[in-house]
Amino acid sequence: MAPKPLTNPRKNASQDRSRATVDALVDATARILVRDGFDRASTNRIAEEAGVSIGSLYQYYPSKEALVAAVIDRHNHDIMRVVRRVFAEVASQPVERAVRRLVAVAIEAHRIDPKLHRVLAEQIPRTGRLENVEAFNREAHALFKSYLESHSDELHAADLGLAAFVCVTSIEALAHAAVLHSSEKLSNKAAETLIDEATRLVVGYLK
Amino acid sequence: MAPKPLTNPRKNASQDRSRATVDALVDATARILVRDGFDRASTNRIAEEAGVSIGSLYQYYPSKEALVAAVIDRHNHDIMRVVRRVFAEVASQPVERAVRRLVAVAIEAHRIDPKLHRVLAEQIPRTGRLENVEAFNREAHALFKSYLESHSDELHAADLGLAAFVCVTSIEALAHAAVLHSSEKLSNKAAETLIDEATRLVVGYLK
DNA sequence: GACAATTGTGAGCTATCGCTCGCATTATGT
DNA sequence: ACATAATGCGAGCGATAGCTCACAATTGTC
Repeated sequence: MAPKPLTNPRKNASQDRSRATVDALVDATARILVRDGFDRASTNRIAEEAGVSIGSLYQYYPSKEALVAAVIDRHNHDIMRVVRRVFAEVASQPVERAVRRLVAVAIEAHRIDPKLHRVLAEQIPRTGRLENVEAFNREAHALFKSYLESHSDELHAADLGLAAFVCVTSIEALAHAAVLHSSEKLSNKAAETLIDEATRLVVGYLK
Repeated sequence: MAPKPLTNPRKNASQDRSRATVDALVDATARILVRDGFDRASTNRIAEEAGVSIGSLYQYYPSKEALVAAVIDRHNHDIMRVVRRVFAEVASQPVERAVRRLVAVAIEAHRIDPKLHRVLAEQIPRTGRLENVEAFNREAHALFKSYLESHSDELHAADLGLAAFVCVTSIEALAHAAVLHSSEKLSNKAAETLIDEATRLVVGYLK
């Protein structure tokens, strides 16, 4: 029974104390990403910002990438909680109404933590262990597809998986572009207009 | 008349020799981006790959970012040459036909140098001097808008700028997602189907 | 209170980064 | 041929990166 040297991260935060350390690290990473950007987010700096020693950092996260991945996971989880709730709400609503609501939520979701969202979208290389961002996308596609399946009588689509891909990709791109372009804040009027347009786009396609 | 010390990049490649050096540097940058990724693309490595000394590199490009920007510019220029040509071709065609052709070209454009395109899309931080990637997008929007303007009788849109934004964003996102997801190569059949769907999406929206 | 896990510490290692500068080589003009 | 400008070179600087390790402090268990 090899005594497993302390090299690899321990990962199990069994005591409250260590749980707090882990949280502090993730919080600090998010704060630094927003304030200083990805390039200037070094592990040393993150540890300092968290009020934690660099050694402790490496007990829980093997790399800067792992830390950033934790931030992304948390952000995506926040978003998906909203998205899941709305899919449940609209499950029994007719297509037009449902799509309008989903589009509105897509925009809303992009505004949960816009500064962080922007950094994640613009600066994080989508490579290595960071590529699992797409798990979030896959869930969105699956949710949309299953909505379409239970409303297939309302629409005339052959391949609902493909239709879901087209809809989700378009909606996401529009929300993304709108939020990123308009610096920081999309006026309510502009948001309304965009919702109208995106809804027309998608509903026209589905029926 | 201060003799302007040799510090800042000279930039003017007046002789053939230096033109070749500059080209070698940009080529090498592209090759390294594709082979090793953005993070491992250091100026030292780029110079070595180009068969040029690090000193010479800094005579023409003040930073790694500048080099990457040159690669992006060249790639975008390649794409826009294709896109401009197609817009000219379809200028007098009816909406359905034109949109179908434009969608096809969007996908085609994403396949000009797919590996490089992927790296640029996934790994390059869109920050600092690298953010001007969007100039290319603006031209695409403008071209599409002016197409819509000269065919406004065929469609019922109030704000053609907005309509162009919606269409270009959607088409771009669909082409992008399709090319990036299917690793390396999109089957012809899948591409055909996608063209059909995207065309329906956009045409349905415009009319 | 004693002893072992668990958790926390930070000086400091090696590697690499972006980049400078003094000098060598090659082209141009006369 | 010579002078001058243009171009090319690369050892090496200071800074910072990611990360390790020997040790200290805290907590849980009996």
